[in-house]
Amino acid sequence: MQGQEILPAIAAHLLDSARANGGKAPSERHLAEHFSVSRGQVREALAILESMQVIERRAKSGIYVNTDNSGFEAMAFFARAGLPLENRQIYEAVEVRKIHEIKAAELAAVRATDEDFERLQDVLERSEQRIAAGEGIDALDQEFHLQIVRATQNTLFLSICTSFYELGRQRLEVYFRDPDRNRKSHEEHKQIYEALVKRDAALTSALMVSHL
Amino acid sequence: MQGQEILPAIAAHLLDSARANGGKAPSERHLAEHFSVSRGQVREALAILESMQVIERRAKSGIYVNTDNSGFEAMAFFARAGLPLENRQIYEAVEVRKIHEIKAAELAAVRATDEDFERLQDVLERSEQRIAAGEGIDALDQEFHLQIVRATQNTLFLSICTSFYELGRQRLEVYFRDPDRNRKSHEEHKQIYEALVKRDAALTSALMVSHL
DNA sequence: GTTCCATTATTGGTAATACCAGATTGAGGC
DNA sequence: GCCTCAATCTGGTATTACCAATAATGGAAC
Repeated sequence: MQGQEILPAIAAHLLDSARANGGKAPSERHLAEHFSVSRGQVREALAILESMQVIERRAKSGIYVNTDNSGFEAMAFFARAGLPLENRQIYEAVEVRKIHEIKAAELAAVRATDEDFERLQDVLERSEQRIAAGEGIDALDQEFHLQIVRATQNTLFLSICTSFYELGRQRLEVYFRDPDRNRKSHEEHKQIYEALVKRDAALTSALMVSHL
Repeated sequence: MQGQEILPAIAAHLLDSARANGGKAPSERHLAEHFSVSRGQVREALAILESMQVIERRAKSGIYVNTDNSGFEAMAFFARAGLPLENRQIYEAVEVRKIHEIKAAELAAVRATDEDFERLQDVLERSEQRIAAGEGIDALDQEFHLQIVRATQNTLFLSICTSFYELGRQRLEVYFRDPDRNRKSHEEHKQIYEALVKRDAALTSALMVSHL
C-alpha cells in the first residue's frame, strides 16, 4: 500500500472498524502501522474525510465515524471510491438524480448550442454502432445524459450530476447486459434528441420522465 | 494564526498568490513560514483543497490553482469560508437553488409530516414577532425554506440546499433591510404554508416560483 | 548576442521522532 | 460497589531529514 490511493482504503477500514466498535475507529498510530505509512499520510487522509464529515476527530480522544452521514460530499466520495452506501442514501440519490435529469432536459431544449447537438449526435451514432455489433451501451448511456446536462450551460449543474453518474455505474453495467433494454434505451434517446432539436422543452422533459 | 482555522486563510492566500503569479502558488514551505505553522499543517489543508479540486499538487513542481473551478464541493467551501465566487458561479448557484426550491415545495406538499408543519408554523410565528417589532427576517427566511426542503424527507436534497443557503447569506442580509420586503416575503411564506397544509403540490410549487 | 548544456536550488512526497495536554482507563483503597 | 488518582492513550503540532524529479541558473560554445 502506498501514497495517495490509501484514502479509500483507510475510509473502508474506518467504516468496518467503527461498525464493529460502536462508532469508534482505530487511532492514527494504529492506522499508520496497519497500512505501513507514516502518521502524516494518515492525517492527510483523515483531514479529507473530516472535511466531508465522514468522520469526526476529537482531540485527545479518538476518531469517530458519523453513522448518520448523508452529506453530498460524502456520497460523491463513496460512489467514486466504490464504497457501500446505505439503502436510504441510494434511494435519495436516485430521486435527486431524476429531478436533475428532468430539469436538465427542459433547460437543454432551450439552451443547447450547435456544439452540444453535435456531441449528442456523436454519442447516438456510437451507440448505434455498438448495438449493431451486439454490444452493450453502458458508458454511452451515461454520456448521453451527461451531454444533456452539459447543454444546460450550467457547470454547477454538471458537477452535481456527474457525482450521481458515478454512483449508478455498477448498477447500470448489469442493467445493460440485456440487448432489448439497450435498443429500447437507445430509441428513447433518439426521441429525446429530436425533441431537443425542436427546442420543445415540455416534450423533452416529458420524454425524459418516461425514460427514467 | 493557529490550527484548523487556517484552511480558509490558506485558501485565500493561494488564490491571491496564484492570481498574481499565473496559476502558480507559493510552496508548502513558504506557506508554512507565512502562517507560522508546520509543514504538516499546511499539507493537511492542501490535501483538503486538492480533494475539492481547488488546487492541484504536482510532485517536485509546485501547487497550481484550478482557475476554471466550478465543482460543487469547492463552491460550498467558498461560500462557507466567505471567499469570493466568480459571477458565473453565483449565477449558476442561484439558478440551481431555484430549481431545488421549487421541486422541494412540490415534494414537501406530498410528504410533509406533522412535525414538519409544526416547525414551519414555529418559523412563521417567530417571523411575525420580529416583523411586529420592526426587525428584519433575514435568518428566518432561510430557515423557512430549509424546513420545506427538510419536509421532502430527502436528506441528500437537504444537504445540497444547505450549501446554497450559505452562499446567499450576505446578499439576503442586505435585502431584508427593507421592511416592506420583509412583510411581503412573510405574506408569501404564509401562502406557501397554506398550500402545503392543503397538500396541493401544484399550487405550492407555483407559489414558490413567484416567491423566488 | 544567442543557444545549449551541466550544475544547482527548489519542490512535493514520505518517514521518523518528540512533546504537549486533555481524555480514558484501570488499579487500588475505602 | 464506589471513589480517587496515577499510568496510558490520543489527537494536535512541530522539527528534521532524505529522496528524486523538476525548474532555474550560470557558464561555455558558437
